[in-house]
Amino acid sequence: MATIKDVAKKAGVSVATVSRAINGKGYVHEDTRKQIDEAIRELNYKPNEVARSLFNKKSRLIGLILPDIRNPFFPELARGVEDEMQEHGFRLIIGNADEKLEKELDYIETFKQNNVIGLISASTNEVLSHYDNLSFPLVLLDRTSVEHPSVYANGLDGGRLAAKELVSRGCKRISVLKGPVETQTARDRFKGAVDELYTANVHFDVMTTSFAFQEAEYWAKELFSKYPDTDGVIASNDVVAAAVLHEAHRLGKQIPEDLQIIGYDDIPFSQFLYPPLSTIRQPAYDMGREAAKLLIKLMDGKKVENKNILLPVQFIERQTTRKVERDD
Amino acid sequence: MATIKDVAKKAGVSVATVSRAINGKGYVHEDTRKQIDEAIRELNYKPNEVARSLFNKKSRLIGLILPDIRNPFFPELARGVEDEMQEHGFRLIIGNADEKLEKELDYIETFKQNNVIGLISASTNEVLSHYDNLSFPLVLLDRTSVEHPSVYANGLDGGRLAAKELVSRGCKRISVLKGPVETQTARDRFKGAVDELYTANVHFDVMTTSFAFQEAEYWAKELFSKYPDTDGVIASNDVVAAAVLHEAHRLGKQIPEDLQIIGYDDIPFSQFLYPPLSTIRQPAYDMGREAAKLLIKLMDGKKVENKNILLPVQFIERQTTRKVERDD
DNA sequence: TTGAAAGCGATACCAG
DNA sequence: CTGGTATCGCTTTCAA
Repeated sequence: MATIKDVAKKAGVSVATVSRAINGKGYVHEDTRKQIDEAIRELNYKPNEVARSLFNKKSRLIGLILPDIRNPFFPELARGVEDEMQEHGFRLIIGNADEKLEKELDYIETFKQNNVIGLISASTNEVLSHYDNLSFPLVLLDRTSVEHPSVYANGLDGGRLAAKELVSRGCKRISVLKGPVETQTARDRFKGAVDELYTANVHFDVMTTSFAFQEAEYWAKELFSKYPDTDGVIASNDVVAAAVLHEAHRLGKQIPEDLQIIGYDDIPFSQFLYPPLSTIRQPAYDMGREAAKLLIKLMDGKKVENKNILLPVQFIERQTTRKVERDD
Repeated sequence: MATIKDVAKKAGVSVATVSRAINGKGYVHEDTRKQIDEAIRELNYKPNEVARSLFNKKSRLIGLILPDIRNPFFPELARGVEDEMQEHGFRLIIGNADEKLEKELDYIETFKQNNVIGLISASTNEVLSHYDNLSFPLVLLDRTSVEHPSVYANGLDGGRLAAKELVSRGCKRISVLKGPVETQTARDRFKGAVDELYTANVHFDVMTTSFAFQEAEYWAKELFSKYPDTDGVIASNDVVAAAVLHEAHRLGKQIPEDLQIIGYDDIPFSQFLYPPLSTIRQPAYDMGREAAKLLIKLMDGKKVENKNILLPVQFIERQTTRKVERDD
């Protein structure tokens, strides 16, 4: 690997001049610049990011914390973040926290130690105190908080929407599946659903489930054993919805005649389920991109008027809900 | 952030001694060590990885290149790698190459510039020449090559198995869906299927498809428009299989009576499809872990006798294939 | 057993 | 417009 010294020697100038040329700071004579460019090309010189980082106390790395990389919702978020960052010349370190605080802290430490210049976290941990004294800006993703900038989707609407669509399609005994997390958005989501159900005066039961594949099947069985008469399920996410759908088939239920199901997230797979899953869509990719944009503004020290960006959710009608509205 | 200097001052020793104490190299008096430990604790000192990295030309970072983070197979691989690396105190930088050479090169550059000490690549790019002059060890994952160490699954068996199971279940007009990539494992897979089909003297058609969600649906439609009479599909992966299954439903086909489908990979979602997807399982998580183990050995400079680790695949019988074998 | 000092590769101040 | 040099935080001789 060629160093700046090699370039300086080859170009017959000092390292200081090379540095100025590379960074476009300070004066460099046109002719000198050419010599330097030439030398750089010949040596295939690339500045050493580590040395830069040591001096500047800044890398070009961005940290991204995901709760569970196996849940397709999060890679989608990640892609949004990545695409935006890529366009600005930043690189991503993805940390999979596995919904464990310890791993999350580990990654934060790694990020600090590698001089990341910004952090986006979709952590599902209830407490956020470990984000308090960071030396770089932070954006929360898929969650919100008054203390930190954030990009999230409208959970209240989401919950409400899910409930409304089910009620308007004639469900009488609805099961609300709650995720395991206690973030504001999760609470909103739950509140939205419950509020709507109260208002509509429809009977409902609540069950708390995991979000993960490994346990989704267990919860689906549990659901039908506890509430065998349920005729409408508001799932905690699409993964759980898929498991519920699967279990419903196993039990010989007709979907959507006997049972209607609404998922949450709209991951790519949901369209391929049978019947295709009706769900509340969170604009994951856009959320990621927005979070990246916000973080970039913050890193640039720009004034940001709106630090908490709320994105809309949307009911995606497919075929786990009945086609025609009716009031029975 | 406290530096080694602060620790030295607080402990009343020189930075050299602190360094020795931290790294357990050279002599440090027991009492001095205690002082230092004490100071470290009080100051909550963490060595600056960047400075270390600059000096050593080595970080504790491992690069991981994934072709497409949205395809659930790859997060699964990533988890295997991550878990093993985590246990050894290494950290992962995940780069999503998006099946584009340019992005892949970009990440490799980032990895070099950040002094990664090892690289695992699941790249699907046909050429590998950009991996030739690396200053750190490389392990190929989910592909193989004579020049580089690798961990991969048995494609020949996989293809053969898929074909055999379909043939033995009475398929007469099989469609073989080929992935878009030209890696050895992909070729093996295809060859395995075709060989078996030839041997069994069963009619088959071949179609090349993408692996991605976005295009899977298109290919599924294409498949049935080109080969409406097909009664058995060997899909390029589970994502494509899901799309085929979906399209088959749309066309009113009975699965597995009219049409049998075998996927590839066995991603977590496949069990929730309807009917649950029969597929060839690649042990993704284990593959990731093995790759990590192999890389660690390589980084340690250990002699590795077997540089190309082949893992077995397995037919997972679910319900897109018929239950009973029959010969018609 | 310890510490002074050189150096990893780059940046930026300050003189010239 | 250019170059010498201190500096970033840490590791590692080498001498004491």
